[in-house]
Amino acid sequence: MQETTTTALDAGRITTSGAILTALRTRIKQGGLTPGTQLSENDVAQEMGVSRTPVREAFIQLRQQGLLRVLPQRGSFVAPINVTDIENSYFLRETLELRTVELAAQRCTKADAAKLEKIISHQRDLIASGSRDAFMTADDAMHRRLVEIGGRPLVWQIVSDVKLQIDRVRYLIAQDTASRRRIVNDHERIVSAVIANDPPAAVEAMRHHLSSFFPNMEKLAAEHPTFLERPASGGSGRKRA
Amino acid sequence: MQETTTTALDAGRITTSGAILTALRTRIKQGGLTPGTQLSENDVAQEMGVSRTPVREAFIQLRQQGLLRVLPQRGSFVAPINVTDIENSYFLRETLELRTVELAAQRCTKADAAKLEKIISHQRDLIASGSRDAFMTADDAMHRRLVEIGGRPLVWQIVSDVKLQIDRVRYLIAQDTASRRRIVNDHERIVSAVIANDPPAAVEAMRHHLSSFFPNMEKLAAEHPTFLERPASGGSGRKRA
DNA sequence: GTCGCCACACTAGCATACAAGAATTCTAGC
DNA sequence: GCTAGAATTCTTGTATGCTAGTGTGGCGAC
Repeated sequence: MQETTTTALDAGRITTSGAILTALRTRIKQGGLTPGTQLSENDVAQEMGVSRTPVREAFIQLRQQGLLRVLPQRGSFVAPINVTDIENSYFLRETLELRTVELAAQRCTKADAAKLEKIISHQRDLIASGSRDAFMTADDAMHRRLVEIGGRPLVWQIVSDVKLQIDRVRYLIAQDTASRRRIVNDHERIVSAVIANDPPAAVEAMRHHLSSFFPNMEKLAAEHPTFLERPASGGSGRKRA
Repeated sequence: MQETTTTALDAGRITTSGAILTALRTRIKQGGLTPGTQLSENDVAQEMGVSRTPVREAFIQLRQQGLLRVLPQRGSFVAPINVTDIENSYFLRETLELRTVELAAQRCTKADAAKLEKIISHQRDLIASGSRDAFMTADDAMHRRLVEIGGRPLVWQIVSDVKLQIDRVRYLIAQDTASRRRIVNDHERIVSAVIANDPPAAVEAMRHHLSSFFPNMEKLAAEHPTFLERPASGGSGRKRA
């Protein structure tokens, strides 16, 4: 996955805290660190061979991104997957991507079409052989390119942030070849509509594609019920705290 | 303005760094700290009577919110108002609010209608007498309520984040009574459509209302050209770094 | 007068030390 | 054996010192 967000913030300079942030965020996103896991500033600092300071600074940013819950004088824990947050993220992503794919279908040129078909082709190659990470990276590349063709490259940054929680779900559930094939088929349908400059069809294809996420939530609830946090469980009900 | 985001992140506990973050963010948003102003960790720490540590932690979060640019070994500066970022923020806000107001128009009940009219009434009172901050808070309350009626209360959090840069523009330009009256008129039109359960009219009224932001950018360019950062000025072209 | 170099003052990044609070564990008393 | 309480050991929050890098001002050579 592209982790350009952090490096961009660091203005080209590689800092210890930035490296730790990227490492931890990747591990949380990809499920290496499961929801509820305690992360002590001291422990991480020792593991990484650095002092608490950069670790702490990474924790602050993880907290702000909704991936970590820091309870003062008690501990820091990998945030559970909040069902309400997921619904929220889904709504945001759907709203933004439906509009950008509509724009993409209006603006798509022949050169854009070639790029899209290249990504599709690459993704088809990965159905059977690719690693989970490779396949998801290609998936992201597809969506990102569509947003760019829609003329809103910076919107992808927001979609990425919002997608964080959604991606956690995607990484935690088992992914078989059939579901990969379904994803690529969805993409093909979207791309066809975009290339044909048919906005309504593109929007509908994207809507259908995105909605296929919900079965994932059910799978997750079945496979790892403890990773979920259901509404009305936390007192505050606030997002990412 | 509601600054609940931070307090929610702090899980109910008031920390020095959280207080500094809120204070600085408010000052930047409201224009007390103008774009380009240098903010030294040492200076702020001395002013606030604390050590560098909590100041530094606040800086990290301000950087992540796109309000501060931290250049290692050089200094930290209040972020300029990037024109590309503004366009991006506007697109996001418009996309999200148009959809939520459409939902609001479908779901609005009599009780909701009463709340909306109360806010409108309050805002009308503030046209002549209210302070800038009071008026803008009422403005926000209006939009926030519409998002809530749309059934997506958490979306307001994202809109708030995105709105940060937009709000900076609004605070920096002069605001006369006429423009306030125009805003309230816009709100009345939106609310009428929402109460009448007329989604298309609500969407159109909201679109018109939001688009009235653009003259503000021209005003800002005329009044404070140095606060702006135009595209192709920064080498990286990355957002908030 | 102008150009180049060097010292200095400043920056933020990181390491370390201390403080305050929460949870656990062990112990003393019953 | 059980319970209450105190000591201990965790946790994160804050303060301070040090390091490396950057920009600038002044000084000297030309």
